[in-house]
Parts: sequence; structure tokens; C-alpha cells
Amino acid sequence: MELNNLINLKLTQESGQTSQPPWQVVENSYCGLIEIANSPILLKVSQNNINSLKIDWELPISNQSSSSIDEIAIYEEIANIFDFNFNLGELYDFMGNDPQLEPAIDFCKGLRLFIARDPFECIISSICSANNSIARWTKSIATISSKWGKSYEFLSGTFNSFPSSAILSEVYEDELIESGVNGDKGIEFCLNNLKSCGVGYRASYMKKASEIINSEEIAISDIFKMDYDEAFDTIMKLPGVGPKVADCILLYGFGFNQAFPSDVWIKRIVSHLYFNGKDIPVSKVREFGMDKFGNYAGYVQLYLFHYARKSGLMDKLRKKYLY
DNA sequence: GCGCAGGTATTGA
DNA sequence: TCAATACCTGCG
Repeated sequence: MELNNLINLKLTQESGQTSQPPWQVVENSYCGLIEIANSPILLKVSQNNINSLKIDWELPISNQSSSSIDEIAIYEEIANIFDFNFNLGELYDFMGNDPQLEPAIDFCKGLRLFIARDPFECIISSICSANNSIARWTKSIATISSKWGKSYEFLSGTFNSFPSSAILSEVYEDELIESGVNGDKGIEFCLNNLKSCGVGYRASYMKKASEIINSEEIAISDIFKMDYDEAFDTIMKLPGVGPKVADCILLYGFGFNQAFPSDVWIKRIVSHLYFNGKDIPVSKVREFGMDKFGNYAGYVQLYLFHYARKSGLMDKLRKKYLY
């Protein structure tokens, strides 16, 4: 089946958005596990041209009874994940009116938000991404899924869900705690803990955040009902969540398109494009982005980052800030 | 070997 | 409010 909408699937998948790691590529398709009415389905998404996506899916090998497949729900889920209800044409009209943004359109045409399947996965992924490299945090999240997620067999391979907050809040934080509980086990054999996934000092943040979400001290369903400011203040209470991570969570996990996640690179890019190279504090960059770009802020952030990457601007700025 | 990578928490002025 | 500093870990 085809789904028609402007998208660059590869760019969207591999742009390092903290909603989740990129999906696994099997025979030219990006394969992602989703759940429809609590049933696992493997989505297989590929692209022939810039204006459409080829959609296929598989059921687990052990459960081939296709009678109850809700195709409408599957397409709704795909539309959510790739933000198909958002009109890229309107974004390009908006960006086209800004001389600083206009060049980014062609460099990133079809780049879309890669929305989280699961807000909790997005929260943990985003915490894990802080002061980290894309390669390392995506690997860590994949490892977490393989250790504690549910495993399903498909013709295209084995895929794991991301563990629920109930599961993750019970996982050992590090090898010291694990070996303390299992006294007979040497520390070097303790691999059933968060830190063994290469998350470093973020292990305690991820563990505590899981507990807070699971206990509903902060409830995911409540965040959806809040306005942006309240949601931002609420999510900032999670350990390991500062302004940058909070905005990533709100953008990729909760659909707040007015979030403008501001890190060192966005700061450098915005300083260069809009402040004549004068170094602007990250907090001011965030305010500037939200004021100037409004409900396009999240997309503009995404486009600016990848425009800088692909245009050579980032290399230029890297040299400037090297010393 | 050493600095850096899409920040945050903590501390002290 | 704000600057300074430590922090896991893998990679070049």
C-alpha cells in the first residue's frame, strides 16, 4: 500500500531525533515494532519517490491469524509517527519568507519529525541523549530494549519493544547494586543493570525518572492535557531533564511543536545566522526561537541543525569554536 | 594519551 | 541569577 505525502524517509530516520533510535533496515525497508490494540505488528516502510511511502507489515510468526487486523489503526499510527498531519508546504512557505531559513529548505526537503511511538521511550531516550553522542545513546536504547523489552519473532527477524515504566523502574541501576542483591555473583558478571547498557552516570536519572513516571507522581496522560509552559515545568522535575531535554521530550513525545530544543549547536547556528556571530546564551536562543518561529519552532530547529550539517556551516562553526 | 560529544546537577559567589 | 566544575564512555 502507498501513503502519499512529502517525506524523505532516510533523512527523517537518520536525523538523530531523540524520540527513539532509527528503525532497523531489512531489505531496503525500515522496520519498526508497534502495537495496535496490544498486539505487536512489525511495520515495514520503504520509499520509491519523495511523495510517497510504501507500507507493509508482518504479524509475529507465532500468531498469523490476520482476521483482526485493524488497517485503519495501522495507518493512523504511521501518520502519527511521521507527523503526516503536519503540512510541510506550509513550513516551507514560512521558511521561504526568512532569508536565513530559505536555504535550509532544499538541503532538507522531506525531513519530518520522527514522533515517538511511546512517550515513555522518548523520555528515557532523551535523558540518555544528554551530553552524549547519537551513536552511543541509540545503541544504549537498543540494548535496553533487547534486555528488558518483550521479544517478538517475525519473518524479517527478532524485534524488541521498549520496556514499560513498570519494568524499567525495577531494573538495577548499576553493577554494584546488582551484585549487592545477588551476593554470589561477581561484579564482572553483573549485566542485568542500566549502567551495563553504556549509559554512564545517566543510569540513576533514567531509573528515578522511570519510578516517577510509573508511580504517576508525574503521569504521562496528564502531560497531554497541559499547555506548553505547564508541561515544560512538569517534565523539568524529572531527574536528568534540563531545558534541552525537556523540549525534546515535549516535541518528539507530546506533540508540542512550539518547543525549540536549544543545545550548543543550535546556539552556534542561531548566533551565526541571526546575531552576526555574537555568542548568545542558550537560554536566550530558546526564547528567540520560540518567539520568532512560533508553532514552527520544533521543525525549524530540526531543519537548522541538519542544514548546518549538510551545508558545511557546522564544520565552519566547529573550527571557530575549537579554541 | 587526551579532548570531545546535540547537558544537567551541584556548588559557591 | 550566573559562572565553574564534575560526570560515564566510546571514538578519533
